[in-house]
Amino acid sequence: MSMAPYEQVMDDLARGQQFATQLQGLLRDSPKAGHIMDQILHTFSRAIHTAKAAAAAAASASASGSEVTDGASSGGKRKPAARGGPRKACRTRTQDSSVVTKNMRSLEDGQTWRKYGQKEIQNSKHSKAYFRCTHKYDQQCMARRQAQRCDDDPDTFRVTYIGAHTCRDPAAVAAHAPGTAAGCHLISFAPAAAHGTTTSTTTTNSNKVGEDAATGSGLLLPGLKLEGGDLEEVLSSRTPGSSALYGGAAAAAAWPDQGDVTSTLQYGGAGAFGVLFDGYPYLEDILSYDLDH
DNA sequence: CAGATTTGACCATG
DNA sequence: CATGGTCAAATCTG
Repeated sequence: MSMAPYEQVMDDLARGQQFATQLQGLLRDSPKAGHIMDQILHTFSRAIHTAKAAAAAAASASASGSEVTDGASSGGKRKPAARGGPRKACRTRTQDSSVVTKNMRSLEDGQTWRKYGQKEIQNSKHSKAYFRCTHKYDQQCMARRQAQRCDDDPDTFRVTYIGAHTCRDPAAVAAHAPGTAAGCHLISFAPAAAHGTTTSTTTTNSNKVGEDAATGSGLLLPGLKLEGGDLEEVLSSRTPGSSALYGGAAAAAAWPDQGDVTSTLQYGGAGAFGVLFDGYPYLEDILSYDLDH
């Protein structure tokens, strides 16, 4: 767990970028400041991109033609997987492909998700649920999502979206798809770091050790559909160069106990994030970034 | 009865 | 070896 120089640099860059983003949120009133922030963010993005490119080049140089590759498949897995029976090797741990982390009050979004697992997580009071797109086999949609209730704010979920939806689900589109063109406007300060990939920013979630017996009992009530994306935020992703953006609507399904939060879909304040997400006027800012270490 | 969820086991990774 | 992510059989629900 010591970080390699490269990781260290990337981490610092990502962090700086995040701080800048936060600052941008605070300075939204001043157009001038906003513009400067835009430049700063752009610079960060470029630096990150450059660093990645350099690292990739170095890698392929030393390692005679390796891969690294796009988010599609490869990983580093390779194992006979010779276990008594029919078990397809487990997919490698999520590596590249866009990763977006949001904190939201409810899990919602036209997309249809199918839960495929749940796990107790070490320093967290609540377990994490794993979802994949219902159309994984239907349409080869590899989008996945992980949801976990925040330790200190049980009403909030930390949702991580992995990969973009490639499916064309009617129900999903119904949501509030940003009318504007396709999705290349997710983030504006991202240089073309590779076909419309999201910017990289790393969300470091430090799990504060909570106490409280908590008891994750009764997780996930089936069939409960919540609505209204409340606070979505933070995004991060690491993708060398592939995987599309997050098409926008992404989650669906419901979850845990208290199933009442029925909210009314509301397009709240258009905020500072207008700068970052052209198509998401309803995105409220508030970057929750745990500064822990 | 089909599709979704639950749950324990399996497996990759650090 | 501990931890987290995924698989898949069993079970549930409409």
